[in-house]
Order: sequence, then C-alpha cells, then structure tokens
Amino acid sequence: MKVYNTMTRVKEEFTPLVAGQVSMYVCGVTPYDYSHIGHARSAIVFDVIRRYLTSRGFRVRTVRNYTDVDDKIIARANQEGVSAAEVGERYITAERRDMEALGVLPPDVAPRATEHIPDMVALIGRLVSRGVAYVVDGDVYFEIRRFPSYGRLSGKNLDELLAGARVEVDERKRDPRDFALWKAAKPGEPSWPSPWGPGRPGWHIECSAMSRRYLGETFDIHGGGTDLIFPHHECEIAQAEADTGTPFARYWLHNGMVNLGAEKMSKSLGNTLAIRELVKRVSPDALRVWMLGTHYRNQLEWSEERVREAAHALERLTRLVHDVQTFWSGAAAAGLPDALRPFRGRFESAMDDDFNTPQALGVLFELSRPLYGYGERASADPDARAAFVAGVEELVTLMRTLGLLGPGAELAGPPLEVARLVEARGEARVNRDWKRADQLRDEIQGLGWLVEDTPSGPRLTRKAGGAP
RNA sequence: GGCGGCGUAGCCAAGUGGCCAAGGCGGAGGUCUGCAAAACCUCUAUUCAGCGGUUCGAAUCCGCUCGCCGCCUCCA
Repeated sequence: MKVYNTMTRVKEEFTPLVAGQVSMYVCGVTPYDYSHIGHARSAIVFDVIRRYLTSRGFRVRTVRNYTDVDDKIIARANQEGVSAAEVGERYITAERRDMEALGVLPPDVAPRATEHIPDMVALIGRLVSRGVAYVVDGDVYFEIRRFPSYGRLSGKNLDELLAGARVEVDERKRDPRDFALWKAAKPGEPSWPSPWGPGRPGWHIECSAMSRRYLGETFDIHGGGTDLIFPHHECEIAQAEADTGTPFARYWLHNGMVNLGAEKMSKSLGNTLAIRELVKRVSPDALRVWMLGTHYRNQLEWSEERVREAAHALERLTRLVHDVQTFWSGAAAAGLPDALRPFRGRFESAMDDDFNTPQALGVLFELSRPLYGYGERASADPDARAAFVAGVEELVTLMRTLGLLGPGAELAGPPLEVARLVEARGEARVNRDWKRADQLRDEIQGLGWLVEDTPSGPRLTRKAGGAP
C-alpha cells in the first residue's frame, strides 16, 4: 500500500510502526461556528482511509481533536455575552451531529484542548527547561532557530519566511517567527494556572500534547487539510520533536480544499455552506460519492448540481442492493462467479495507490454491469440468481468500505401507504386496466417513489434527486 | 516574490512511458415493455492547454509559454 507523504513529497510504501496496527491523528475543528463542507471533506476523507485500513486487517486507532480554546471562540462568546465554554460546547455538539449525519464514524478518542491543559503546561515546561522556549511577561514562545528543521514539512526556507513575514511585529519576541506556546491571560478571558502565571495555550500545542497522550511520541498518520501544513503542523512537529527528540508523525496526509466558485471555502471568507444545511438538501451517500469522485489531494469545487449527478450515479449501485432485498432476500448465495472475482482486487489496487477513490468507484460501476445481467436472468435461472445475490453481497462489502450504505443510507422499505398503492396497481395491471394502473403510478410518484415493472415484479425506489 | 498543485470529451474525473485514453453525468440509436422506467447492446476525446525537445514509442519525462487555484495570516 502506498500513501503520499507531504513530508517527503512522494508516495511511500505504508508500513505502520507496529505491525497490524495503525495510529492516526486528524486535526478536528475549532468550535466557534457550524462545520461546513470543507470540514465534511476532511472528515469523510479520513473516515474512508480509516475504513479501508480496517478492511485490510489493520487495527486502527483514531483521534480527532477539538481545539476549544481560541481567540475566535472568545470573541464569539464576548459578542454573545456567554462563556467561551458554552460556545465550545454548542458547536462541538453540533459537529458531532453533523458527523453522524454524514456517516462518519466517531473517532476512538475525541479529546478537547480544555481538558488537557495540564498536559500542555507540562510540555511547555519541558520546552522551556530544554532552552527551546522562553518566557516574556507571562507569555511563552517557541524559539524557531532552536529547531533547525522548522519549515521542512511545508518546504519553507526560514530566511524567506522572515523576509516575507506578515506576522505582527512584537518587540518582545526574540524572532518574529517565534510562535506562542502560552498566552498570558487578559481581562475577561478564560485562563488556567501555570508556572508563568494564568493564561491559555497557544494554537498548536494542543495537538502535540493530545496526540502524545493518546498515541504516543511517534505515531503513524497525521492528517488534516492542506491549509494546516503551515504553520500548524510545522509547529506541532517543532514542539513535539524538540521535546522528545524522536520523530513525531511518520506519514503526513493532507486533503485538498473545497472551493466555492474559484475560491477556497473558509469561515474567515464567509463563503461557507454549513453541513447542517447541506444534509437537508442532499443525501449523505450522494455527498460522499461526489467527494470520492475526486482524489482526496485535489481541490474540489462545490456544486450542488455535481452532487445531484453523483446521487443519480449512486442509484445504479443502490438499485442492485434494493433488488436483492426486494426479490431475493431469502435466496441462497453461491460462491462468487469467476467473472466477478477480479473486481475486489481491482478495487484494492486502486485504494492501495494512495486511496484512489475515483478509480475505486469506477471499479464499482464496472462491477454493476455484469450484476445487472445476472439480475435480469435471476427469476428464470437459479444459477444466475445465486450469482446475482453473491455478486451484490460483494458490491455491498466494497461500498461499505467507502462508508456508503451506512445506517444513514436509505435502505428502508416503502411506507405502508405506498405498498398498498403498488398492490392496487398490480391488480389493475392484471385486469389490464392501464388507465388506472398509470394513475396509481402517478400517485406513488407523488409520494416520492418510483415504480418499475421487472420480470420479477414491481421494483420500488426512491425518486432521484439526492434528497434524504 | 517564495513554496505547492492543476489544465484530459458538452460537464465532472481517473490514468503519469507502450493492449482500443477508466468511470460517472448528459446526449443519440436499438432490444425489451400495455405504456413507461430500469436494464442490456451500440455510439459519443486519432486525442490529453500551447509550443519545442528526449525516446523506437509520451497525456505520461525535460524546457519554455499561457491560464487557474492553494499556502506563505485565523482556517479542514
């Protein structure tokens, strides 16, 4: 299995530190507002990576954090006249709901920065005593020039960094590129005690401290959006490695941004589309298929129209699953026919190549073709039926690897009302009362279901459009 | 200015040295069907932004040009 490592800028063979186990840390959100499509992409990308690794037999331990102490949270709290903790709590709760709606598996650990302040204080203390950090008026800064490889992940040259620095000038810092580990409390801000006086942690320290607590000094995969490469991940590395002297994360994976129009979607630009609004309009699986249709490292342009197309494409797959459930749920599956055997291997080759989901999805669609062939003959030919059931089982397995067909997916049967209408239409057709049959079909369609007559009987599917 | 990425059919998007350039959406014709729908069959890029070069051979490697985006500041 190969993964692209941002650190080395090349695809590398993936070998976890401990055979059979993978430790993965993914940067989560700063909960000061509702999560948007960009967060959804990151979550879905790493959800798929996690699921795939699991399907390949790895025991995967995942951590996704909440950075619930930050300037923006404080600003929001002040603006609303509530506590920062309340703001954090509100958006963490919302984020959890969003993730569930998207079919993203909860991480094994979802630590909050505010619950790990002592770990951070301890880490900062060690950095100070090692001489890589210094204290000024209750602030603590990391001294960049004490960590020579600073800039390696992002490919930044330290001198140029200084030249083009748009960093605010702070005379107290030894070097403008030094970053804050600890910020002395200002009036009205939440603070915690520390050897340097009351204050709060800087932005990057929480990830260094929490990843270490839950995954150890060195772990396998560190993920996040490309926008975190600098300075966030760069600083995480500096903090962690300056203390331990051992490598921090072994593989750095970064997902591309979601753009709106030709511009990056981000909270600060105010051009976001919140997940909670999004899931009202499109199904989670359609959204997932749309996202996975582009490689995770590429940029992706938001378009509801593209998601609708994805929803339509997805139906080619889900219809097969429905057909088995509707017509052959009790039928015995045979072994997978030889003709269908290569698909899993092709799927895995695609995924093994830096999680090439567009290609993997292509394999699924190719698999659907022969499957429809078996489905056509299923009622007349028991062999075809057994092959059909076995083949669709295989399809379901692969789809689930991508996180499709989860609990959120619409696999439930039609409401009783619809079922009755279908039955009535069946009778009308037997009586060759076509007018009534068509009328009933229209009624059923009005309720959001599509009836199709197949050799095995009427097939019911939810109408296209992607709505949940 | 520095670093990184992208430009493949009407649209989206894989492919990164050599079988006919995946797959999806859309479109065209046909089979099937009471009519539909779906499915099935066939078709829909002699060509990969442009120009040079390397090679027996390039969308794929190299150079240049044009266009677009991201990071360098809070950000998934």
